[in-house]
Amino acid sequence: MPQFLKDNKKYYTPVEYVFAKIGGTYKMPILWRVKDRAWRYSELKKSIAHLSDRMLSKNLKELVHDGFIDKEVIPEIPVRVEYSITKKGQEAIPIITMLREYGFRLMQSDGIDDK
Amino acid sequence: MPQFLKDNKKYYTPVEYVFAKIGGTYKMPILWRVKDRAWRYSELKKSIAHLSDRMLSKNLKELVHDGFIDKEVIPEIPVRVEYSITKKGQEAIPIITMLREYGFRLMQSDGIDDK
DNA sequence: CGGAATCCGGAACGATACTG
DNA sequence: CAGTATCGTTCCGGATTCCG
Repeated sequence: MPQFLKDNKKYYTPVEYVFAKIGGTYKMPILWRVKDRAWRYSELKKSIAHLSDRMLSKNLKELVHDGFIDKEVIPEIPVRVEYSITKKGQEAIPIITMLREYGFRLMQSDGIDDK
Repeated sequence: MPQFLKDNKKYYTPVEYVFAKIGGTYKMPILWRVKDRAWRYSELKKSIAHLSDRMLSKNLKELVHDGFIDKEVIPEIPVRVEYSITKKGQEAIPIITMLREYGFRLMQSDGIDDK
């Protein structure tokens, strides 16, 4: 007995819904980068460690589909594609900010090795 | 080149560290329940949908190991085992609260079907 | 009652090669 | 430059069984 239904998928908690939309390894790093200005595909690729074309493409597509970022194709030669944050995406930034701050505190209290 | 090392695992962002510690499908639901009082194993089992013994056992052990909850074995017959939140665990509650609130807002703006 | 151990399938993910 | 297609691999998590 699912608590919530959306696009034929079931979610049992609101937190699960958040993770489905902006969770995973790469979505928050992507949102974090495009929050201030538009980024090109290749910029994101270079900037995020261990991010494959497959995963970048997949995550960008989902973020666009879910309304967190916009995709703009600029018809130059070669073509330039830029990704920028939407209003909906902006609303996720305070969440990511808090998670980052909490993460830093947690790592400090766990005596993390900076490297 | 990892940015952070802890117990021979590498983390690239603080958010990733948070997810490693209290992410996954069940850890936040568990923390959310024990935040106000101690819960028994069987209570948690009944309360959380689709939670198997394997996953509950595994997640409880990790949460105890990472210091978010305490385990108390009360030597009755049959033995009673209770899990309660620690100070470190309490510090995660505002994060979960925020994620829940954001989740509800997100679901509303996405026109979720309550069910 | 409160777990631990084992087995296993499917989805997620990564590497590589290729394309408009 | 910005992806897509294909193929392997990993790994999460479910089912089952057993134990103090």
